[in-house]
Amino acid sequence: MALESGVEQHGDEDRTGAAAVATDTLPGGGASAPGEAESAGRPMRADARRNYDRLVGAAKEVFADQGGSASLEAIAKHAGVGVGTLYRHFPTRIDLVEAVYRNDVDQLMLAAEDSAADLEPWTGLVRWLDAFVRYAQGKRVFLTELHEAFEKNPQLKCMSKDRINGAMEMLLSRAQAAGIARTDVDGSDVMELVRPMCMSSTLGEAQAQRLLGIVIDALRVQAER
Amino acid sequence: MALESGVEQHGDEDRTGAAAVATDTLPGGGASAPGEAESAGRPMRADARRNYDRLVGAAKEVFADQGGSASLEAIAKHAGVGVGTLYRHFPTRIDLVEAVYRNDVDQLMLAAEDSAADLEPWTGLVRWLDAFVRYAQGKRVFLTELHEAFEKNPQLKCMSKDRINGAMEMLLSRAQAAGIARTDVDGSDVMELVRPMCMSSTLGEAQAQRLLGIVIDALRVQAER
DNA sequence: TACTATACGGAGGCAGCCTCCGGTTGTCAA
DNA sequence: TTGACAACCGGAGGCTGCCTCCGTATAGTA
Repeated sequence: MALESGVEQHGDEDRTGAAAVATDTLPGGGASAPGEAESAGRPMRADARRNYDRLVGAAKEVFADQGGSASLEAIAKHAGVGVGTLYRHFPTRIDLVEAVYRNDVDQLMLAAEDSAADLEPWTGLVRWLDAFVRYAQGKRVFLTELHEAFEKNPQLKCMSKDRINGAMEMLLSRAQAAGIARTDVDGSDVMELVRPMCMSSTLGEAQAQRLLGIVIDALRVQAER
Repeated sequence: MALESGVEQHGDEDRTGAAAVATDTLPGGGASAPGEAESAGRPMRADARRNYDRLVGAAKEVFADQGGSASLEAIAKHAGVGVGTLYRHFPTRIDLVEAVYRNDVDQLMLAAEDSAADLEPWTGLVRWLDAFVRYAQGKRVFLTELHEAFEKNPQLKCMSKDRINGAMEMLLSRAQAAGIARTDVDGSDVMELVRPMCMSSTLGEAQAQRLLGIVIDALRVQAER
């Protein structure tokens, strides 16, 4: 029955995750919170920053590889760092999960900006949707941990949701303004349409891609006739 | 974002849990799967059956008390049984979680039947709704574990959902037939209405009860005018 | 270059998960 | 009622993962 719905203050469910956007290269990219500010004080020593990034990157890979229950030891080793270092940066397991998730969302946002900057409105939307679904699919092994992170920090959930919805809205309205995407849908509609492709653990990647294609077709103006 | 929605094959979320129905006396009551059949063979030795029931009961209490991450050792001790015994009955932690959940749903079903047999249609509906919400509230500390159980065994989720929806439908239609409940809602509507009271971890029990009262009022025929 | 605040790393304590097996007990047939 | 055996019990102990602690190394600064 219901229980897994989990958290609360948002009527609709979400379906983020936030990973890898296809080629999940390395971290360093855009981890949001830490790095620079470290609570207003000085800017974090270079080696600390480097290890932080390494850890987030390693965590992403190891979680993707072994599932969300991978040991922290394994992650530290994969990052080429001692456990002590891991624990200094991420006092609890969930902190690490949260950092990975944040980083993932950051990358999704970057991808959205890139799409908007470099691509035609329609292509940009399609590319980003594809990246998003791919990302969410990869996050399925990670659901339980993410659930816990959201439980611990409900803000994280809301914030990420808003960010992702914003990106979706931005790309969609560009395509709408260009007269290519139908105008009787908004970002959250698209989210709903895309959700089954993100959440289903029974769906193969190929099938998910096919279904996404169908949804994308449905978003084109021609489909309105 | 979305992720915690978890499983898949059901459009709508569920919100079961399944516990205690107020006075969470002892097990033995109605554990579904095990007991009698034990895979068609003979009927399970009396002591094994007794220990099984004790373990489910103890797990229910300990989980409710310490949260879903309570140690299995603690549960075995609370049941007055060795860990070996626990592991024979429940090879994995999730098996135990599942058994507790099943037992809870069983009790909810029994409560529904009792309500239908002993109480006026309207009173029966109200009582059961109350028990249901109370139960689901108690299950909030347990969400992560339940989520895992559903992930491992999606059938469990569907089945329980159907059972609970069935009970709801049965009690509701009785009240509708008696002309007391409005007829433009069905069981799943009621589930949706009641959901926030079940899921919210920020809601106090008193507030949840008050909100439930409002929903119940809304279900009465008079409210249609 | 010298100094100090920071960061690093990994040994080790602790706890929970699970297995294994000698001893016990319920059940059935005679 | 009794004997025999299959099934069950229990807890010591191995394994693994979480997390802390503190001596050592190093970035940043004057």
